[in-house]
Amino acid sequence: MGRAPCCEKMGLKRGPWTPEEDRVLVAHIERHGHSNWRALPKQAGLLRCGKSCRLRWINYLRPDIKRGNFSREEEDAIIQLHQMLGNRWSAIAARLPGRTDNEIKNVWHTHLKKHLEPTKPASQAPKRKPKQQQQQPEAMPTTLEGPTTGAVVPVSPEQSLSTSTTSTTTDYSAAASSMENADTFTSEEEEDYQIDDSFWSETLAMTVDSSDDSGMQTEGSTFGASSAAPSTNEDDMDFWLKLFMQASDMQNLPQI
DNA sequence: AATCCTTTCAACCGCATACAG
DNA sequence: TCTGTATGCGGTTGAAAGGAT
Repeated sequence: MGRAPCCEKMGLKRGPWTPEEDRVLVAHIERHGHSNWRALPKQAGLLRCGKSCRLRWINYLRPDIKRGNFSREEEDAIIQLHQMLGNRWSAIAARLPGRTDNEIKNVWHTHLKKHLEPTKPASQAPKRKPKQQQQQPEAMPTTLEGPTTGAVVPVSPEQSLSTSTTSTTTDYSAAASSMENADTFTSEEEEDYQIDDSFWSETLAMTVDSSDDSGMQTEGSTFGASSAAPSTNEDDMDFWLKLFMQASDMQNLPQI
């Protein structure tokens, strides 16, 4: 399989985008769309490779990008979805309107993963306070203000009251314990999260009963074919998400 | 006040996959 | 079917910001 030659480095700019470059890119895409990323920078007069333009648009300039801190609901959704999908950031991002895979990946690695790691001494807690608000790029055109939709995963009303990352000193470790190390959580944690191995085995048994050695792989996309199972990857995810939701209802989980 | 250290996040890199000819 | 190209994706990096000493 031939690999695309990486963007010619000669004369192409790298590094942070300037407000002017952002303006040019946005204006070009608004006028002509982005059917051909490779040709776009040349057409727009940008000294960037198509890949860089695409990334900049997708991760930062798209009109429907939701900026700012992740809400508690979104973080919960990421945690739950990560349990289902693994490091398939784009699949997770598809469930979180306005959020990008890159952003979710960053949040996971810098914020959520820490909470999900086995309980550590308090001295190892992050020392630094989260930023109050993400800075808006000064060049962000007003037309880029997009809809701010909430996380797709429903939560209880009281949970929806907290909306900033700063308020997320919550039960992540408990969630992790219950989901990954079900035998290690405390009774208090147990009350909050009760997803354990039995939960998954029961849940999966509902629909994957006919799968055998065809294998159920951990990343969700290649579960054994059952009669109820979807055929495409996208269907797969919808299917498992719905299943997950239903299972959560059955378990009366506090989240999702 | 200066320096060091940690955290964050935008951007890059390289591989995988889809697709066209 | 094969080959080349474009795009998508996940892992990684490095500069900037800000807290700690």
